[in-house]
Amino acid sequence: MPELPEVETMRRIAERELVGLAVRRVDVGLPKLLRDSPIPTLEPLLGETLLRARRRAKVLALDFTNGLTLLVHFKLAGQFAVIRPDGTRSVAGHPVPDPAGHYPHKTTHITFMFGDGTIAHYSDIRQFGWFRLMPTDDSDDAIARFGFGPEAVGENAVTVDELAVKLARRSIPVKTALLDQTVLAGLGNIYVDEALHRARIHPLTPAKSLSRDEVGRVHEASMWALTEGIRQGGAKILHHKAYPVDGFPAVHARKGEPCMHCGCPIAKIRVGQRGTYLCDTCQPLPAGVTPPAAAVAETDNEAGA
DNA sequence: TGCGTTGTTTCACC
DNA sequence: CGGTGAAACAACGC
Repeated sequence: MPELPEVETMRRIAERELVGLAVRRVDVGLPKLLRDSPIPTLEPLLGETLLRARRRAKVLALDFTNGLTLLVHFKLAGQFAVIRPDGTRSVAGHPVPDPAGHYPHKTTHITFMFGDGTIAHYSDIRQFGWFRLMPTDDSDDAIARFGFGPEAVGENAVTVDELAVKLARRSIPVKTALLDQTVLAGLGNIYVDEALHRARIHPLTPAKSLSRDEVGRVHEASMWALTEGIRQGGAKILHHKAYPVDGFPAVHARKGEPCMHCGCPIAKIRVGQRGTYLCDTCQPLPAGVTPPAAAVAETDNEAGA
């Protein structure tokens, strides 16, 4: 499920493969992906050249000549497949459709064709993603309206001090606080589980109860999880089952499978209405914290050890 | 078949 | 008012 690492991977692909190319043709097979777009069609992009690929949180911003910017959000299941004239590919985002399969796929909804023959297919099996075309001058405001907090990773990344201040006034579970994009932008359900496992902190721990050392561990682990995700070009999770590469992901979508650290079976609970994976041994619930009834362990019915 | 799935928005409530 | 929890929303696979 596309989070910051998948979007950053796409940004890098666009920067490397698409910047400098002119749009020769655009096919939009599912116009509702543009439902909230200030400019209602992609036709103004015809003939324009991609100047730059930016990213803020999970939003991709593509700046074109003629003062146009296209914002893209992958939501649950967006995917870009860039196919060069020689047939080689770079794919980022959701693992469906199969990156090695035939394109356009039946879930391919938007296709860009560039002047040199390079093609970029946007596919989305859930159709939750969106495209918004607007003047570049408006794009910073449009992004600002999301109210994103500091980036979780990269040049302008949040500092430990900033994170400590934000977490200190929240009584909600630390996992829920970290998913709040106004606290820290870019962590999603997969990487937050990975970060808390590495930091050895139970997701239900109230954010404000974390010690300075624990906040430091959360900070380091969040950066690590996202960096590792970017290094791998995204986490390999298919049909709610993880296929770890180099031990990552270590917990997410691995219910019942052995913890990579201690061998105990990974548990699945519900935190803030989100499926949450953790190792009860490596991430013990602090004394005095009682899990809400809604967080009880889910019964076994899938993907056992 | 209804539930789970996600990031984001909205809303009722304290 | 702000923090919180929960629901809604988009569509589809199992």
